[in-house]
Amino acid sequence: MVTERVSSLAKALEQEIIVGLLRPGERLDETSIAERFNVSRTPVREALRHLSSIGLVELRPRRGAVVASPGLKDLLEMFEVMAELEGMCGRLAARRLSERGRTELRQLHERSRVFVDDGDSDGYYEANVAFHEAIYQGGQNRFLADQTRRIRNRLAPYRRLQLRRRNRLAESFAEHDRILHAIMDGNEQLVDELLQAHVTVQGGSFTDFIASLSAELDQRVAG
Amino acid sequence: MVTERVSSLAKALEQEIIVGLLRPGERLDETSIAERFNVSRTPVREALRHLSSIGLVELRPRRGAVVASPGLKDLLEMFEVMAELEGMCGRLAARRLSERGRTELRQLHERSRVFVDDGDSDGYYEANVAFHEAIYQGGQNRFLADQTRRIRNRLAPYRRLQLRRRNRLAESFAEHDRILHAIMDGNEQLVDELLQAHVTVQGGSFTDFIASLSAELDQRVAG
DNA sequence: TCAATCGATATTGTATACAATGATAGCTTT
DNA sequence: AAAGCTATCATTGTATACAATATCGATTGA
Repeated sequence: MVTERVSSLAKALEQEIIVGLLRPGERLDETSIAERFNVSRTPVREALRHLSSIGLVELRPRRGAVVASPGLKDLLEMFEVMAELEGMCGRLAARRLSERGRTELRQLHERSRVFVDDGDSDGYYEANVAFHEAIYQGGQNRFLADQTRRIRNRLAPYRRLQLRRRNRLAESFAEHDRILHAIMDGNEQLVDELLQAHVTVQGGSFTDFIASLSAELDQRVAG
Repeated sequence: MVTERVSSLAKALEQEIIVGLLRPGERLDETSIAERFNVSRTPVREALRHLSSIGLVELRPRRGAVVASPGLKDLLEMFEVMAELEGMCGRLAARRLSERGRTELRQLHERSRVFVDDGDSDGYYEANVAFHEAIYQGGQNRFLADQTRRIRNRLAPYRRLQLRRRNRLAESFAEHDRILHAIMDGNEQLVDELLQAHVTVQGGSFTDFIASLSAELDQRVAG
């Protein structure tokens, strides 16, 4: 993307935000970050600006940077768009996935079964990412894949909770199964619907979903 | 978005790129830009980084910045995504547009008729932007509107040629007319199809479209 | 006791200085 | 004459210095 130091800084900070080490609303002091990474403020500022441009950080003029903490309305809007893009990836994959890609997707899905059986949610998390990533690839549209991934990452802090829900692993696996078959059948319409539901409602009721988002938001305000 | 000087710098440069003053592939020398705007290199670098993050500029490590010049494949990918998002805006607008918004959209469309009759393509360009902007608004999803606008701007340099085509004004107006009616009828499916076709094929044949993109690309390489 | 104002301090925004690397031109060699 | 190498130069990357502004606490007054 860019120069060495700045890009690794940006990646490190992005990862900390995605993983939840840096939580929404948290202050991002230029000097502290500079000291923490042993660099001057200059590359830190450039990294922060990049993160701001992709929506992970909010830059308030003369008042510093904070981890972006979108309101409930913002989140719903972002989920709506993410669902559309994930659905589009699925549709394109159903149409364009190569024979090799199909085999790979099937294998990825099969391999994720063990994590469900073991109740290994971290392991499943990785497998889940790989599954979706394979669908992105299958769409044969790198730009679309980038955009989708970007929104996905931006929403990551608010999706984590969802994944810890009871039975979520089995539910997710079952959904993946249906998605996989729809892709294999080339049923674009169905893939679209299944994927959209998969990434938004996340197996629970929509009300639960909203409630969990609200909870996350309250937590932020309280913190 | 950000601090005063940097953001105005970014906006100025973005505008120059969109309008075509700065052409794809053109070098963006930090020092020259700094001198041109009477600032130091620091804010220039930050502005360039922002533009890079939103895809308008390419930052090659230690080799400077250039106006992004995507290849044909990249362009097709971006058009594919833009079409999807414009279509989504239309679908949402068909579902959510308020009575006031509907009236406004109708008025905007009616007002654009004069530009067609006068053959005033610059005037129509503005009216066209306003028409689409009204649809964005109508979707009631600010995030989606931002994303769509962003891609639209990014593709602006490659859409300009299209708009100068013979008869394009009348064609575009006719398409807007169909889109408007579909929105008024709440026919989401139809709006989607019409808008996708409208923003990609642009009234001509798809082959013509590709050809014009290739031409633009060749021009870039030659320059 | 509380609110408001003013000043000290911390932090951001910008400029400049320095370091490091890529580009270029001239020279050498075959 | 052409290709490769080297030294110089231009440009980017980073650090530091300085300027400007927001934050926060103390003080004052009601």
